Amino acid sequence: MNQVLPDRSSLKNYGITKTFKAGDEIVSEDAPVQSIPIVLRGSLKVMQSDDEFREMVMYYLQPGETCVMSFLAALYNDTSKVKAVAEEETEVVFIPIGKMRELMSKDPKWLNYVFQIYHKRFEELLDVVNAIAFKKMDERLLQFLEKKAEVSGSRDIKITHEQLGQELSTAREVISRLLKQMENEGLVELGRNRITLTSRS
Amino acid sequence: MNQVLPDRSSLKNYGITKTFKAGDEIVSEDAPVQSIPIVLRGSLKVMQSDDEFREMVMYYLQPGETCVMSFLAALYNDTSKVKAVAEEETEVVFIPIGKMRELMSKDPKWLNYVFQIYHKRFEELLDVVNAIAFKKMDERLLQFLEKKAEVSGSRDIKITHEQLGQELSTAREVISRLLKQMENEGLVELGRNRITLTSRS
DNA sequence: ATTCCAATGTGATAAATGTCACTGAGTTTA
DNA sequence: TAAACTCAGTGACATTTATCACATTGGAAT
Repeated sequence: MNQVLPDRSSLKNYGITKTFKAGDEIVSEDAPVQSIPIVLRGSLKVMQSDDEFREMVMYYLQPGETCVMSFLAALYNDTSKVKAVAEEETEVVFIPIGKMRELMSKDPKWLNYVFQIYHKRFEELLDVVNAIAFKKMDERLLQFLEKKAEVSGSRDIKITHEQLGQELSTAREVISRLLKQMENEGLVELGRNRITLTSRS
Repeated sequence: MNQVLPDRSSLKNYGITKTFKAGDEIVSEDAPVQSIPIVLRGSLKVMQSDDEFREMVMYYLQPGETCVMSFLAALYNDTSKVKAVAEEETEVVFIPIGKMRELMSKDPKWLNYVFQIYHKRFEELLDVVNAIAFKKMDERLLQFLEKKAEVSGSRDIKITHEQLGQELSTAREVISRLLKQMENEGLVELGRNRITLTSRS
């Protein structure tokens, strides 16, 4: 899927490259968007938030992927409805929307790239809807940890219960209790700031 | 927004037109998709379902709009992850994906059309996530009824509590109780198979 | 090593929603 | 008109999640 991006090596020529540290906010909610971020290295999480308190992670962006929300917002001079935060040290190139239009019209590969990313994101959004609509928190938590593991490439996840609560939009205590239960079932091992998914999970 | 669709009058020449009755299923879950439905008249609701029991309405399609999920599925030879059901008597033209590709590459207006629909659908999906993640059922119910009213063009909604429960993925009793409460607050008037939104709501 | 603090563990309780059981009202059908 | 059926109203109770209060623990800082 990543290989889809046409001409990845020359990406940096099309826009400005910036490097972010874990926790940095790359795109803010309600901010107007004029250029499209494409992840070169690292990963981002894209989320929606309530009244600035609760939030909800929608999906992750990995190298070669772009934020479709930004893309559409830029295309229609709209503001971003989501925010994006770096999960780890992350390098992002921002391509101006005009350049993007040009690339898409000149090279069908770019168009295809955009459609593929759409496809992926839509499916992920559907999964999120599915999870919060139909599943209970224990299942959602496990699914979420698996996703984190996948994105970070390690089954050893560095995160606090508080943060997990934020990203799943629930209370820390709920996370703590569920994790404890999962530990008893042998699905995870717990440590301070660390959750390790066992092979059984 | 609807006017965006390029050349609406000749749409019928590009594919097969079919008419559906209220409740008919236009696109099924897990069915392979080879042609893109565009609504000519009436309206569809697009939803996701659990294990065939519970379901969840994601958004409505009105005349001139197409199902982006079908579009992406067709583009990548995938199956539909959602199902679409006619809300009322609805006329739909099915355009083969090949024809669609041709139209998009020949006429940038078509491409623009597709992107605009994407934009709209993404925002609606975000609204759904926002609602189920952050809002309580009373607020969701009211919001849902307003949407229904908007789509059908009437503040007099013909539906049973059972159906509402299905579409919001909750129990009938919950709907009944909340509606009763809303009636006491003067937000709605209730009748058998009918809910009327008052001016105050 | 002692202190301090963030992170975690856990009980008690509340709130929202889900489930069950049943009643009754309005419609349709025989 | 009388049955039969669908839809709606409602009490009682279960489950899930949220909230509050406070104890404990592991590491970092001094």
